[in-house]
Amino acid sequence: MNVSGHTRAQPPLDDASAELRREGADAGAPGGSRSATINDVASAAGVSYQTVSRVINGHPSVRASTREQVLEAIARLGFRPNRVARALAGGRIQAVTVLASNTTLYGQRSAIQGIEEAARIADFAVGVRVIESEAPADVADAVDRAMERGSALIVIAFDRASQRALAEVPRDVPVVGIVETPVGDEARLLTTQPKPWVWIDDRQAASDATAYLLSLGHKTVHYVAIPSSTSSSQRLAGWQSALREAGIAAPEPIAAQWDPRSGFEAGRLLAGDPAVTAVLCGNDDLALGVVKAMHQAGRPVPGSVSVVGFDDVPQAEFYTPALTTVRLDFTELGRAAFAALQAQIGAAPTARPRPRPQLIVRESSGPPPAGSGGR
Amino acid sequence: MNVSGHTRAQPPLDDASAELRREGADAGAPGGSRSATINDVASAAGVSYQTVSRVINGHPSVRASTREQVLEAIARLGFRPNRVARALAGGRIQAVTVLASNTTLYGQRSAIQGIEEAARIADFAVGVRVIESEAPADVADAVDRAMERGSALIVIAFDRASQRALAEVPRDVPVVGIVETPVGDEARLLTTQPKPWVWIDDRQAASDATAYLLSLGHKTVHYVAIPSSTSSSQRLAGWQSALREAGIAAPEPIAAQWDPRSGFEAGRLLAGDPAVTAVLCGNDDLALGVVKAMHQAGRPVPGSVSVVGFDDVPQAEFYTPALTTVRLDFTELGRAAFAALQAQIGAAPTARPRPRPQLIVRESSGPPPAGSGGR
DNA sequence: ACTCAAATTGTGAGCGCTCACAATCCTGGC
DNA sequence: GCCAGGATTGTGAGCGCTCACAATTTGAGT
Repeated sequence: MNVSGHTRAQPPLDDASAELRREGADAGAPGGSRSATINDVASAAGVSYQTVSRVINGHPSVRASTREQVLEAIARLGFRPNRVARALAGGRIQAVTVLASNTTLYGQRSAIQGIEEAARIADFAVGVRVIESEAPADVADAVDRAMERGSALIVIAFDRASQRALAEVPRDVPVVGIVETPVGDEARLLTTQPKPWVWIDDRQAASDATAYLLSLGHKTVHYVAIPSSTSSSQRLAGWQSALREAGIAAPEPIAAQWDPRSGFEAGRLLAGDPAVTAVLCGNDDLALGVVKAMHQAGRPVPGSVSVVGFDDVPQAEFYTPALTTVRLDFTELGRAAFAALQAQIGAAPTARPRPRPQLIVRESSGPPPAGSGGR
Repeated sequence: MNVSGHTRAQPPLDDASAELRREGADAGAPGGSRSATINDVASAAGVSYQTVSRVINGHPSVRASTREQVLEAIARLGFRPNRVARALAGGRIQAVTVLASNTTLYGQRSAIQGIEEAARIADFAVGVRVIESEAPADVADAVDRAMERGSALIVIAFDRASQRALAEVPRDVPVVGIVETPVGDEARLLTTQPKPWVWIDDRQAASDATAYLLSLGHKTVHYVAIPSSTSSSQRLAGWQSALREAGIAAPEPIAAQWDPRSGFEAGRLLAGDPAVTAVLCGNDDLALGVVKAMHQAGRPVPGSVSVVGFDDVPQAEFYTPALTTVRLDFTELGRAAFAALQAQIGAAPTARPRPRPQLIVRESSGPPPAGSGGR
C-alpha cells in the first residue's frame, strides 16, 4: 500500500489540473468564487431573502412572476441552499443517517444501497454510522451521534446491538427500523402499537423452501441459523411449520454466525450424520460454507446432500454448484424504508411495490441419494 | 415485503417502549429535554461561552482549574457540541463524504468500511454519495452535493465516473483520492505534482501471481481485465512484465466488467482454446465466473485450467475449488485515506503501516495438465 | 370609489457555534 | 510597590438559513 503523504498544492495552481477541474461542470457556479447565498439571490432578483427562502421551499404564496425571477436568479448564480445552515435554522430535514452494525454483509449493504439511491433522488444527504458493539455505552453513543440535529434515522436492526439502538432512539426523532419479520408478541404488539418498521416477510419463503426440499424426497430438512435478534425468527418458524405440516419433527437447528466459516463449521457437524440429506441455511454465506464442508467430507452436493441458502447474492449463480436460494430484495427494502421515512416526515410517500421473497432453484438441491431418500 | 405504513405514535407514549428507551444510556443527557448548548454549559460553569468553546476545542490557553470546571459542567449536563452549528460557524471540519460509483463491489465497500471505522474513531461523521453515471452533469452534481459546506471528501476513483469526479473537486476543498496504482505519465506527474492520493501498489503482486503460475509449468498466462480508469493498469502491467521476463509474448487480455457474469463470458471464450491453461483475473468475481465457465466446458479447475483472482473476498476460501488469489487490503486502504485526509486538514496524521498485497495460494491453481504443460 | 379580507412580501430574531478582537488577569522585573 | 507583557477571559459579530410576525399589496365585493 502506498500513501502519498504530501499535502495538496496550495493556491499557486498548475494549468494542467486547472484545466481538468471545471470541465463539464453544470450551468451553475460560474467562476468558482464562494458559492452564492440566499442573500445574493435576493438582491439579484430584487426581492427579500425571505421570498427566496419561500421559493426554494416551495411555499405556495409567492406570485408566479416573482417566483420566475427568483428562479432565474438562482439559476444564474448557481445557487445551492446550504444544507448545514438549513439544518441549524431548524428547517425541513434533508438528511438520513443509517445506523447499522455492519455495512459489508449482503443484506445490510444492499439495504444501504437502496436507501442511498432513494435518498439521492429525494435530494437527501445520507450518512452512515456503524454500531461498534452491543455495549450500552456504544449503542447510546451511536444513536446520539447519528441523531445530531438535522438528520432522520434509519436503523438496520438485524441483530441485538442495532435492535437496542432502534429502541433507544428518542421518540421525537423521525426513524424507520429495518427489522426481521416480527413474530409472536412483537407482531401482536404491532397491531396495537404500529411502528415505522419495514421488513421482508420471509416466513412463507422459508416454509416454501423447506416444502420444496421435502417434495424432492428428503425425509427431513436441517436448518443452520443466522443469529437472530428476536428469540425465534420467522425464517426459523417457516421452516418449522413446513416440517410440522409434513408431520416431521424438526431437528435441532444449528446456531451459526453470518459468515462462511461459521457455515463451514456447521457443515462439518452435519456432514458426519448420514441422516442429513437436506440443509436450509440462514444465508448464502452459510450455505457456501456448508457446501464446502460437505465437499471436503466426501459428500457431494447435491448428490449426497442438498443445500439451500437465503439472500441470492449476485455470486450464488456462479458458485459450484450454483446455489439454490431464496431471493430477498434488500435493495428494495432499503428504498421502502426511505419511503416510510418520507411519509413520516410529511414528504409525499411514494408507495412502493412489495416484491416477495422467491425461491430460486439452481444446482445445489436435488433428490436425496438412492440409499437414504424416499419417505 | 411488508411495509408498515403507519406513522409513529405521537406523544401519548406507552410505558413498555418508554422503558426501553433510555435504558443504559451513558452518563449524560439526563431527563431527555432538548440537549444542552454551549451557553448552558457556560452559565453552569460560571464562565463565558467562549471559554467553553475553547475547552471543547482543546485550545491551550485555558487555566487548568477553569478547564476542570467546564469539563465538569459538560459532563453533568451531558453536553455534546452540535456538529451542524459548528460547521456553519466555520469551525474545524468534522465530516467526510465518500464519493463512489458503487458501494457494493468488494473493493469499494471495504474501503468505505475502513473509512467509516477511522472516521468514527476520530469522531467524524461520514456521508456516502453515489455517482449515478459518467455524464458530466451527474458527476458535477455528485461533487457539488458532496461538497456541501463543512465536509471533506474522499473519492473512490476506480472508474471513469469517479475519476472525473476527483478531477472536478475544487482545490479549496480537502480531498483524498483512492485510486488505481498510478502509471506512466500519471506516476511521473505525481513526483512533481504530489496529490493526496492513496493506492495499493498491485503491480508487483500481479507480476508475482503471473510468475507463480509460470513456475507451475504453464506455458503462458491469460488475463481477464476489470475496466480500468487509466488506459493501462498496473495490474495489467505487472502481468505483462512477468510474461516478458519469462520471454513469453503476452496474449491479448480479455476485457471484462466487474461482475461474475462477465467473468463467465470471458471464461467461455477462453475455455474453447486448449492453449489456455492459466487465467489471471482482475478480481475474484471474475475468477468465480471463469471457474464456472471452465467447469461447464468440461475443463476442471485446477486439473485442466488454473484460475487466480484478485481481492481475496471473504468467500474465496470457501469457493469450490478454494480460490487462489491476491489479497488486497482495501479496508486498510480506507483507513489510510482517512489518515491522509486528517493530515491534510491539519489533524495529527496517524501514520499507517503499509500492508502489501499478498498472493494466497489455494486450490484453484496447479500444474498444467500432462498433455499441454511443460515448457 | 371604498372597505375588507386574502394574498403576498418584508422585518426581526435566532439556531449553536466559531471567528476576530478587546478586556481583563496574572506574573515577573525593576 | 509599580509596570510591562504574556496568559487568560470576555465581547461583538456573523455563518446561511428558517422561524414568527408585521407590513404591504392585491382583489373582490358593495
